[in-house]
Amino acid sequence: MQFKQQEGVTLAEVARAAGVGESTVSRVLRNHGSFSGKTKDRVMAAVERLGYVPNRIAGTLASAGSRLVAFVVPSLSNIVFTDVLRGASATLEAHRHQAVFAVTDYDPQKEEALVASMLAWRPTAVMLAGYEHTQGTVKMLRAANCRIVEVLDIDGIALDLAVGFSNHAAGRQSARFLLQRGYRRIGYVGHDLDRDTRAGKRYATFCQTLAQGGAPLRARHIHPGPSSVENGRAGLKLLLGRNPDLDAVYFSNDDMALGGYFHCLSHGITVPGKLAILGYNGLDIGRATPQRLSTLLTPRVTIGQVAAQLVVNDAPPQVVDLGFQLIEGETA
Amino acid sequence: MQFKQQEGVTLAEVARAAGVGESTVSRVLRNHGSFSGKTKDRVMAAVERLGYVPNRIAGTLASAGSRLVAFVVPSLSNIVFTDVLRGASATLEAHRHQAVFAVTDYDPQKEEALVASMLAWRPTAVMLAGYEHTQGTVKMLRAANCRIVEVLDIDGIALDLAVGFSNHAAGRQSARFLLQRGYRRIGYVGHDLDRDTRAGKRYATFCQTLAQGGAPLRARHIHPGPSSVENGRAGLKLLLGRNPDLDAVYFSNDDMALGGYFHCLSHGITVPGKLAILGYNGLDIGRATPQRLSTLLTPRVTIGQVAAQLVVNDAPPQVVDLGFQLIEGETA
DNA sequence: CCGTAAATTGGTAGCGCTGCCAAAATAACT
DNA sequence: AGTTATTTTGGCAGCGCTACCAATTTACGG
Repeated sequence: MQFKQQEGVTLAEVARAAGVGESTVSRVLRNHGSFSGKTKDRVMAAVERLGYVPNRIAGTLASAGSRLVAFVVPSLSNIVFTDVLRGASATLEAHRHQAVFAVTDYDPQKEEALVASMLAWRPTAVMLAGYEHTQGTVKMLRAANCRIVEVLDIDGIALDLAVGFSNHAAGRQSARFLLQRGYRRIGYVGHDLDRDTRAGKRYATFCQTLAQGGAPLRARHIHPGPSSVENGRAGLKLLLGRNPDLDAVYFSNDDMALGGYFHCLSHGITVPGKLAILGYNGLDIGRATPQRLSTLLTPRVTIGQVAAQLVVNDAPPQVVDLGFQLIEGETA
Repeated sequence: MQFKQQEGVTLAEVARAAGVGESTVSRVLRNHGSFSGKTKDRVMAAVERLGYVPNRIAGTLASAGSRLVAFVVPSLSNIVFTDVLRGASATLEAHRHQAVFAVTDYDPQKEEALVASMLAWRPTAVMLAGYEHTQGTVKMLRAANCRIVEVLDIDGIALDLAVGFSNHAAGRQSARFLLQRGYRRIGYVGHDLDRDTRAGKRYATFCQTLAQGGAPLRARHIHPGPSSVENGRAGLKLLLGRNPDLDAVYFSNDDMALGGYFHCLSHGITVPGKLAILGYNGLDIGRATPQRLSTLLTPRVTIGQVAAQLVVNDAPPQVVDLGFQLIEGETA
């Protein structure tokens, strides 16, 4: 006995089955307004019996908020973004909101298109990575009647809400750390900085700070393609091939840094004696490697949580700096 | 001059501004039905001028499909699920569908609740991990007028569509591989098997196959908490503490295996001479470690792609076995 | 230049639900 | 019992859009 119902039970059918008015059913289901206990039981029984599932599409159209939060992220391969999603997800679920997402591949044009199609769902809020958006994106977002949250970066002017930390400060502190430890022949291995503008910001202040400290960047290698352990390994190999005398290398993130570390392990390069390695992100894995990775821990999950919290509370526009934490591991 | 419009321009306003009927605007915007080039220009101009963004909520209510695909995944920390999302995401976007997701934390009850709230959006399809669902979940799904896709597992009876591979077969092949390489004192380090039922299936056939091969599992350690590199490292340490004579260890996945590998590197345990290590998943990082990790590569991204493809094509119910590939690395 | 086929249009009835308001039922007081 | 508060109800008009159908315009052939 496995009959499929036509298309879905409607609230009107439930009302008829329970012998009450439509608005009564609506009130009971949303637990809003007043109704007697007896009525509630009748309605719930009918709901149960018919297997009624409310239609939020209709509900949203009739009322106000969609309780939908849109995430437009550059990538799902980069743990940074999935961590933010993860942090936000729990909070949103607790407040009966739903998360919708789309992936831009670090392409601002695609971001614009995706924001447009997200806005078509009249979301409560749109979460974006960072500040670099096309004019079209900004215009649409401004015109839309929804909250805007820019996450993971606070070096710029926020449209509405911003939750993250300063990538400029991150680059600066990383440089200071290496200088303070006495490294003077410093190199950099990174991935595509034009697309990952946040990594670009870190790189910029990193270089600047080194120069101010009297030990300007000796060499760098930007590896084509996305950040990955393999690219980090290949990148360091190439860099050292050209500049064997470096005493420290800063990587665009921990994935890249781990690759570099593995290269050293494989080639008998003593870390940090012969070469120091500094990453960025504070991935868990860096705490389990033979030597704990020196890196900068970023509060990715917390950023998601705070962002979601601000949205569900409809907080006033503000910028929240969650900072980061230097982890003095054993590789630098 | 930054005035926010009240609440959003409607199609009716666009029609008025363009001096045409509402249905004409609708046709032009959806590029459906016929209209003259001149009309199209007038409409598009008005759309542009007013900054009109169609309301999909209303559109969906009036027409049929929501073009929403719901993902109900156990976790966002486990790369397995984000990879599936990633694979599906691109295909869905190309077909103008949107992805909505929710996280169950491996809790079937929570899954049921989340499926219910997802169905409220009348999605085109719901994607779930594996076959283990509550009766309530199955009942709702069956009654709902949407496609159901169970991913990452095909060891069971599919509700509708299923895309993945056999975890039983994966466990079996892993055991055969170790036996064939001559290992006889085999151990296992895993994480919570009750929650991650797919890992449980692999473990079951792994043990069974070992026993059939005359070298039953010597010892095992189930580490509390989720799978992670750190837990893998700690897990192996504990296991070896009790069973120092093992010659190979199978891990519940690559994260755990990497942890084990790092433990060996740190303690001078020769791999695979003294101890062989076999993982599962085929993470990229395993190809960049000093020794390439022996593991089973699973087609996670492809699973997402195929699943999405089946949904957008409204394919008939079927089970797609995408298999897996044994990677004979350097650790076993 | 007219009749007929084909291409364009506009009007309008819902889609399923919520918000508002008035009606009905009940409770709380003189 | 007679009123006046208070709590419960039901009816119905939209929310913004699409599907359907009828009306209008344009194209085509003789």
